[in-house]
Amino acid sequence: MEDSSSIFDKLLEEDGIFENKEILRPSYTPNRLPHRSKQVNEIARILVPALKGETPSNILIYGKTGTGKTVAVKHVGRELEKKGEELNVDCSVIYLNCKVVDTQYRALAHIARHFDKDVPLTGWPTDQVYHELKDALDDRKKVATIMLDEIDRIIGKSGDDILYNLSRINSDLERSKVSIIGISNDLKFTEVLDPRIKSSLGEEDIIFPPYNADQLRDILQQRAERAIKEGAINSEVIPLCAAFAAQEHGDARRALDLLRVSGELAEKNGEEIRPEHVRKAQEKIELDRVLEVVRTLPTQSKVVLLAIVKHQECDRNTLTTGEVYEMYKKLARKIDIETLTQRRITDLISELDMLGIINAVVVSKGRYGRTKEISMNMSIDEIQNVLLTDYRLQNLKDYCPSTQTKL
DNA sequence: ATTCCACAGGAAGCGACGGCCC
DNA sequence: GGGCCGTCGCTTCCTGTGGAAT
Repeated sequence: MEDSSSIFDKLLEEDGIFENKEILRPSYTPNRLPHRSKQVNEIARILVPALKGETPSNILIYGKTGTGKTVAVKHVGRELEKKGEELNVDCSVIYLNCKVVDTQYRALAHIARHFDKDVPLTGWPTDQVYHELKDALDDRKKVATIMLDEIDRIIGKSGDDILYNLSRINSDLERSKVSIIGISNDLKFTEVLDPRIKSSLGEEDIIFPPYNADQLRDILQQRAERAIKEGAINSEVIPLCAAFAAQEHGDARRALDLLRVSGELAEKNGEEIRPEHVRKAQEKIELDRVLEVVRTLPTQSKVVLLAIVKHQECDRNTLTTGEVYEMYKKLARKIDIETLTQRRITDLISELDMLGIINAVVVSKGRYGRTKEISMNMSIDEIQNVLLTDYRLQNLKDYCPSTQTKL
């Protein structure tokens, strides 16, 4: 066993630049939330009745990704539970993410389990879970605050029922009270909501605006102080991360990712974090995002993309829809899948463009027609590698367009 | 000024599929 | 289990168009 411990010892001893990398993860909840005191106080004001054993109003929270909604809500929840203990009032806070817990059954079961009820993952009728939950809530006086994050992910999917059931649970309870906090990325999602649910859920609205570059800088500064060792970071790095993220709709998550990835890159080279690491991190994050999208593309789109890649490989001028289509047809025939029409391929190319994988611009070449000019600025090799991991495209691995001439 | 290329992209409709309701 | 409906991926048919070539 000494062998295995020694290899880790060596790695542990290496002088990294992080004091505590966890602090830079988006899931970390800091104790102080810069530039969100207004929203935090607002939430706290609404939840105060819980500490007196009364029912707080339900809240709907809106804001784009990375505007601090989740973190603010969790922070207030933690404080509420703490204060409740002090005052000897039972304030339970349950957080659940509707993207993960995405059906009524799972949501109710999740909440019931929070109160130590034994609910199986599947099998019971939803009714029974509901009653189990009701009993759990009512066994002694308490105020429960249920936080439904990414609530827009379940509405439309029978998720309306969860909201409906949760909002009416108060009338079934004798001792306890429930309040709901809904968190949404989508500002328009209430439009499709049942008006009854809408009015009961949206008793109070809170909006989280995007951060600007200065605010992002403060956030990064605060976290960096504890996450990164002193002197391991160049003074230009944080403003640069903030500026990049501010361009991207003020997403704090993006800003933190940038800083963390910059740090990882710098650490690997045994250097302090400098602006060039940030630029590299920006590229890396973008590349990772694109590769992930490519991996999960439908087969036809993959073939279209591969057609573009193969073309670009030997002749890296921009190409036209017609050229892509010809190449696509060859590839599709080779691996024996359905060959779609050019009209459809036009749409698939537009989709790839919108996903930011390729660039497609309509241009007129006068006499020689009007077409899309298609080009790629991403790493062709890496994209090709990902495409070829799809077993359906394996046979195209060594396919070379230049050796192909007939028809 | 006109022509005409090589497509873009809208409209309509079709078949397959999944969910829902009786 | 069967009928109904909405959605998705796709085809067919179509009209529209910027600008080099004539």
